[in-house]
Amino acid sequence: MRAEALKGHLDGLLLAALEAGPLHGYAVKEALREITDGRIDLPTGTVYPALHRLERAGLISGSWSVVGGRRRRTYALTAAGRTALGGERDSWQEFASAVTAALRARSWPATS
Amino acid sequence: MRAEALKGHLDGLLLAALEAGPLHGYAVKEALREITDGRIDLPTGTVYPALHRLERAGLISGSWSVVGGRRRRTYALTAAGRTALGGERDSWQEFASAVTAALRARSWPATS
DNA sequence: CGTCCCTATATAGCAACGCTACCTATGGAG
DNA sequence: CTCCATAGGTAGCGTTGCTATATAGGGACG
Repeated sequence: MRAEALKGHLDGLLLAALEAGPLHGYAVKEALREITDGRIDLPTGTVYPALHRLERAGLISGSWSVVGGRRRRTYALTAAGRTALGGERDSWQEFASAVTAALRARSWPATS
Repeated sequence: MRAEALKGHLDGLLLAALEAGPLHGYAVKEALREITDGRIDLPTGTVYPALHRLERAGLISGSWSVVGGRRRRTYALTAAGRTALGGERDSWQEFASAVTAALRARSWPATS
């Protein structure tokens, strides 16, 4: 998977990962990797800043806890986040169908 | 369609538009708009620099002509461009299926 | 005991990308 | 004569995800 392919679609994936219930950052990364059969394996330097961004935007809310001596920041979807997730799903559908149509097109308008 | 959604996928669309035959820049933009029912309507400030980039990369080759008093730069796929288009199609498939799977998932691994 | 790996979080700096805003220019419609 | 569609172009910007690096606890292995 090309590195920059994700641009603009990461937020939706993170929100989706939190839809079923709160997770901490590392668990989000792992969940995403598992659900996509390893196709989306985000570096931690991508996950954490993105989660911070989503929290600043009010789409998720985080809280610290300590489990087994390790500190964790667990995130949960906010109401706004749930709404945003719906929007991400819609816009992904629209985007994906458009790109698929364009890439698949055999006959293009001969506008030249 | 969110503005930044295209990031990393534009090249494939432009290459695909040229697959059926050479087009000039403005025609590429129009063809893309028509084939996607207006869902992908690129600003010219996106199209032209992208075509220059593809030309520099050797994926398309351009040539000037004059039609009706207006100068045009017509682009054609190179062999490398045709190969690249195949790669773009493959990586799009992989990417799209991964994102769709993640966004659709109802039950996420409870790795927390 | 030392080393390594997995878990867990974080940040600085970078490069790429597409967009906005602007500019030039021709030809046709009103 | 003005406006719009066509046709091409660039400078500068903001966002975004990645790389590289740092910290730290716990467990496995020798």
